[in-house]
Amino acid sequence: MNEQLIRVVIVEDQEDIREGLAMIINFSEGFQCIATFPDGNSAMSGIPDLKPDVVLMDIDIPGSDGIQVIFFLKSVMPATQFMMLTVFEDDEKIFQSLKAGASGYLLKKTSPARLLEAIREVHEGGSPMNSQIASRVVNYFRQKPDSQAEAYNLTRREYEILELISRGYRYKEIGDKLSISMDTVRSHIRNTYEKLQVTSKVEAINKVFRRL
Amino acid sequence: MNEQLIRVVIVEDQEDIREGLAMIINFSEGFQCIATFPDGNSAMSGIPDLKPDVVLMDIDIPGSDGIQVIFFLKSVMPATQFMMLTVFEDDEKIFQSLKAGASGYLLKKTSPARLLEAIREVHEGGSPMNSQIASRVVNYFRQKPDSQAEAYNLTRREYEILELISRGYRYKEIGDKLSISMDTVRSHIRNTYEKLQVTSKVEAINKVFRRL
DNA sequence: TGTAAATTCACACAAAAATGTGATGGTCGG
DNA sequence: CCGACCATCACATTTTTGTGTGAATTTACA
Repeated sequence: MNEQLIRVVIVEDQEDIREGLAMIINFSEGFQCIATFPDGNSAMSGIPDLKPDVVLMDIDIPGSDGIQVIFFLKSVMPATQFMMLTVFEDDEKIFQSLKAGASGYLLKKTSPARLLEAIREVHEGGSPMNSQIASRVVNYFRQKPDSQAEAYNLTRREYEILELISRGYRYKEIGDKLSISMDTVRSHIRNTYEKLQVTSKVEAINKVFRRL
Repeated sequence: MNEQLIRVVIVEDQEDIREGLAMIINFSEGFQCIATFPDGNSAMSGIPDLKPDVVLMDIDIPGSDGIQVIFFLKSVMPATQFMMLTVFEDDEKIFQSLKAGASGYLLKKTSPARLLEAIREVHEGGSPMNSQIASRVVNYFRQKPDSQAEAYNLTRREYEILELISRGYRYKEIGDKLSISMDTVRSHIRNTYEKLQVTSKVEAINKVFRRL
């Protein structure tokens, strides 16, 4: 599998960049650029028959934008991996691309060596992206300050225990983890339920943590 | 800023690894390991005063787990960056760490050179992680509500019932709602747990309906 | 300094959930 | 027609959770 040729397709409207990338790929062992497309429409009609391993996709292409093209192509050929290759660095574009089915997200300033490494990674199921972009993605997950807990007047301990509950721990396990008795855990849970006006773990979790 | 010393703290219970990491960091130009802690409690009490730039955190430490330690420390010292350094590679641990405030997520098998690079990246606001882990994170975006269920081979009915569970309903209520007996509900739940390899409602919910 | 809130614990009982071991039909594809 | 799933149901047992009642310490702060 490592020795296999990775068949790449490029979708990019700027001719110089397109040809440059194709050149880099074709001159590198283990990679082959089997086609290039200058716009979204030709890409959508031409790529499915080629069944490439990896598609490098510019976002800002004429016709329909790269994100939509990925969305379409990914549904037609789920085994093919898509990597965005773009100058955009804003959250919106990143998230939309990932949602649409892109696995990797690289900036155009990426070095040829890193590009090839990334193509290999994406082909093997990874999601190459530089750490700045990863940071945007990670931030998206970040828990906002617990206005939730505050709103319900949960104490530190109560919140801490509820948080462990929400991760799937049982009372006994929480007691051990916090070095307190199970009865104490119960006691906190009881007070928490009173404050939240609920009568089970799942309800409590949904009230404090679950945000759809 | 590049020339500044990056002050690092290590939280890791295994002495050999802890000392090894400290050594690597201290012998590298631009890095200084200013302290190490063997468990969560000492870390939570000792780290805030030190105001380190970066904290390397093992997940599986005694006392309280690394994820909670990060959650606490991040709230006390938001400017400090946290990087998980662990052997765990499962979704649960990754998401929980990121949610708690970790920026980077590296596996313990990471090379010293890459580790130092990652420390620098995390210090500069990035989120270093290898592309396999990034892939897990990226996958989150693509998960439509029921692709999860499919992945675990849950049947329609099993998924339907689990969904009601996740909304806080009890077995009896679900039975009434679906006009089947409570024993049938139990039966589906039992099969679901078997497929998901869990033993409680909360665990099952977390596996199938993870929302951060 | 007094008091309210937070944290800790104990014991008992009831309700709900988890687990073990069945069994009966229905459907669908080889 | 058979084996494989699927959905349905029953009954018993154990474990976990929820609730009632009470109380001892520590901490925060007015």
